[in-house]
Amino acid sequence: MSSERYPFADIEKKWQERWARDGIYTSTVDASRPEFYCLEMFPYPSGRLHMGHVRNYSLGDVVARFFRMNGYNVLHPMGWDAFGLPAENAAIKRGIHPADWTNDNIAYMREQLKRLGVSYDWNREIATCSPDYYRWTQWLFLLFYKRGLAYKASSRVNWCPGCQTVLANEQVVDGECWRCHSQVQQKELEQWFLKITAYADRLLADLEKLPAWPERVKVMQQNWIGKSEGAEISFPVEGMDEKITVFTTRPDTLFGVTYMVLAPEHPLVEKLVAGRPEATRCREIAARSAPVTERERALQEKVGAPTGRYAVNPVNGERIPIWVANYVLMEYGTGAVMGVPAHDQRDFEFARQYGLPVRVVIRPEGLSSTPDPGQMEAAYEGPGIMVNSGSFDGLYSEDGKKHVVAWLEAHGVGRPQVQYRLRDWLISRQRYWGVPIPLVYCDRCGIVPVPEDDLPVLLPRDVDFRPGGPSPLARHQGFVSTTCPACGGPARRETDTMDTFVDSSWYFMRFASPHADRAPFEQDEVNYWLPVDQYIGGIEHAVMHLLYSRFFTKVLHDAGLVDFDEPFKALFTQGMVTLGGSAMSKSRGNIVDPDEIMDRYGADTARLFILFASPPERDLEWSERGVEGAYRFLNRVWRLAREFAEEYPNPDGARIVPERLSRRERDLRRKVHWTIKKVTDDIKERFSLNTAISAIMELVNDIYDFRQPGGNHAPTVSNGDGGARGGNSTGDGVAVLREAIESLVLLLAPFAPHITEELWQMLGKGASVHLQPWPSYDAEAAKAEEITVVIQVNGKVRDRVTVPQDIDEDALKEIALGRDKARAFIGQKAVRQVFVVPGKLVNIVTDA
RNA sequence: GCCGGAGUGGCGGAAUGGCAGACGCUGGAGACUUAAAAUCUUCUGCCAGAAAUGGCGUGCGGGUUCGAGUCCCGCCUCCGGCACCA
Repeated sequence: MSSERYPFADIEKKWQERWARDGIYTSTVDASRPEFYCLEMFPYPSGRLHMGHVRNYSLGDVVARFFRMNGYNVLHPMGWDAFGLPAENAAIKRGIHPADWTNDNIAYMREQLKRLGVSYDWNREIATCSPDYYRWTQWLFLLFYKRGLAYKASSRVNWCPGCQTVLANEQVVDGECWRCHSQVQQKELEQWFLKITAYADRLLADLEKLPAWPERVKVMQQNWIGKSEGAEISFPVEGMDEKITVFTTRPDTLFGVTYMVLAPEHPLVEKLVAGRPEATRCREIAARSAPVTERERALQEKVGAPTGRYAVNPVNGERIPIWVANYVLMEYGTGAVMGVPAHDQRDFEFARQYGLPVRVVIRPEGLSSTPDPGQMEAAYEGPGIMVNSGSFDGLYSEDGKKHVVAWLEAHGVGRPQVQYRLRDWLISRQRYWGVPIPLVYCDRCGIVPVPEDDLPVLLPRDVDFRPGGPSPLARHQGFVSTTCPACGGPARRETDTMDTFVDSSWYFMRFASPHADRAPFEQDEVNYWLPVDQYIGGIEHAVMHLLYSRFFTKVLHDAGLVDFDEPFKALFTQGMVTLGGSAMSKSRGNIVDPDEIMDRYGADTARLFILFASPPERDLEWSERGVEGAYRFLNRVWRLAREFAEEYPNPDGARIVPERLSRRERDLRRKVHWTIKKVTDDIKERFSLNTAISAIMELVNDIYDFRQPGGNHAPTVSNGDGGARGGNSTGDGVAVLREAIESLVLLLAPFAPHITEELWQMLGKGASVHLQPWPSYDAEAAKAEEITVVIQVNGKVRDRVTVPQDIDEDALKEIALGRDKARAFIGQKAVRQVFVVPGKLVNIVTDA
């Protein structure tokens, strides 16, 4: 055996050019074949690929190539999420125009992807910053606008001082900007929103339609949407023609209300306190809460003050003091709550702090008497029997909820209500490098949408990037001043651009018809390819991108533009690539550069290592030694196949006649077919690419054993002792070896596309290995002749015995009981029972 | 606090309730070589033993079972999501 190293650089370059020339990965609609849409999350063109990209795209490529070889018409496209802040920051810092910076990065990263050998249909490449694309993003925005799903409103929004723009709720993580980690501030601003809350219920309910999504992603979306069911209840304000409406999940505790609380910024506060001595203190609380984010507020001490006003409990006419307190959020529910200290921990703490009364109205189950409020150390939030609740006394609280709501509804003072934590999606950004919102402000006509025929509203190139002040677009007179599409009079353009997540909320549809110029996509094409059959990407998009995309898909579905209402049938979230235990990042300085790895070992090695080192959903620790192992393996495959091809250059050799094969030949053949089944199942059923690769490695090890003349290492599935006949000089042996090596190359092709292509050609086979049918599994050949059965005594393994595969239970039992080792452990004890698991083991159970 | 996931050799990791540690890395020994590298062969969970072999072993404590890494109950630790959401 030689120690030759294979020339990966030449091979990889050669085949990449050949594939591109022959267009073997281009796809078109073909109704005669099943389709498969395999998609990986497209990257932001930040400069160069990182290992996370390599992992993501290697995973996707295995899936795409596997389904292609299995006869599917595969769509596997790639593009660029090309709008975003880093481009603009580069412009500010280094004076490079964002468009140039972005296009340079795309050009470089495209070459890197090609170098990795990913089987994309490059004819479908898209970039969200291209006018051909963002024209349709604008068109979709107008569709939302016309359907009442895009609106402008003034509200308290998250402002990132670092990025100098507002952010969506989803983009604030632990009170910080998800991109630059600045402390986010609160500002009252007029902004554009998309009405995702109108779809909250469907976004939640339809998670059930996604069995092939990871549980944790669905749970994250569930948490984010945050549905809670309860009631809205109105309390009239004493002596005023006003009422306070609260949302509660506990209408069963309505008799336990001992105070009301308004959020400090609640519009009613001013009316209640105007001209009263309590006004000063209430306004103080409001002023202190105003600039603070919700998160910081959660950490603050509870502070409140009475307004001096009273409300009336509609259920029993009781007078209840109205307070203002910082623990009530204006953004959730109605901005007002009823205080039930006995059955809500927050209310309990607040009541204790300010000496408000506590009244128990739920008796915990199993308790014979009602707890004494003075003795309570915490609120009782569980269910129980209603007490001190008038005609509702004695009801179980869960049933009581319905009865109380029915009573309220009958008296016109309440109704059932569902609340969501989800807020509408704020999409305005005060930045340049994004899609202009296609609207015009006219003093006469108000807000006027730009007519579809005038799209796209082009982003001007000549803008002023100096930081500070209004956004570059707002400073660009040529952009701002326009004429009103309705009346022709002078008008101003909207200068906000859209959140880049709008761009990525529909790109997977554009791939179906990337060149369509009369619509965002052709309907027949989008309905042929979509939904995406397998979507692959990072967990960091569990809420943002994946929720927004689901929302877009549902709106487009309702508008009759697409047939499907969920975009991604199956989702796979890959783990991070780490070095030294933490994510690779520039600031940590623990980067491994994909280019460097490809220079040293080639793309196939890089791909193979990253797929082998860890199960795809788990984090992967980078290991230089591991990379070398992958490289060593590919060299082993190379030498094996090349030497065989040299020895037996003519591929039309003897056919395999199973009855004529020697024991060794049958054993190898069994391993080949076992491997085919294992690799197929691992890819298709389990996404277990690391074990698929290990199975291929086992096959290679066994082929090496087979070739070794004196070798007596039987293939591991055979359980046999190999047999005396060495070598493979017979025609049968060559045929078996050929089958093994050809199968090996085919099975390895999705993982290591270049080396397998070269070997396939070397073996004298015809067209591209990637266009070959996936090897089929022969159950007959895979069947074991002999099996090793474990013999246990009282559950402990004491012996092993090799028996014919089809031995019957009784015979096996006899053999087991007759074994010397088994008898030694049985000793004088009586055999009570013998368990036989066919093909696996015998367990002899004795008396103690 | 609520929800989700994970915990297995020196390391990455494998195991439809049925041989724990496949495969790879690391390390040891040998072959080839003037030598080294590469390659090939072989061993490599822990303890005892010269060996045969025996005992122990999947975060901890219980349980179900002929048999548990796997199922059930109760904990611990780590990772992630949500959290003053009424």
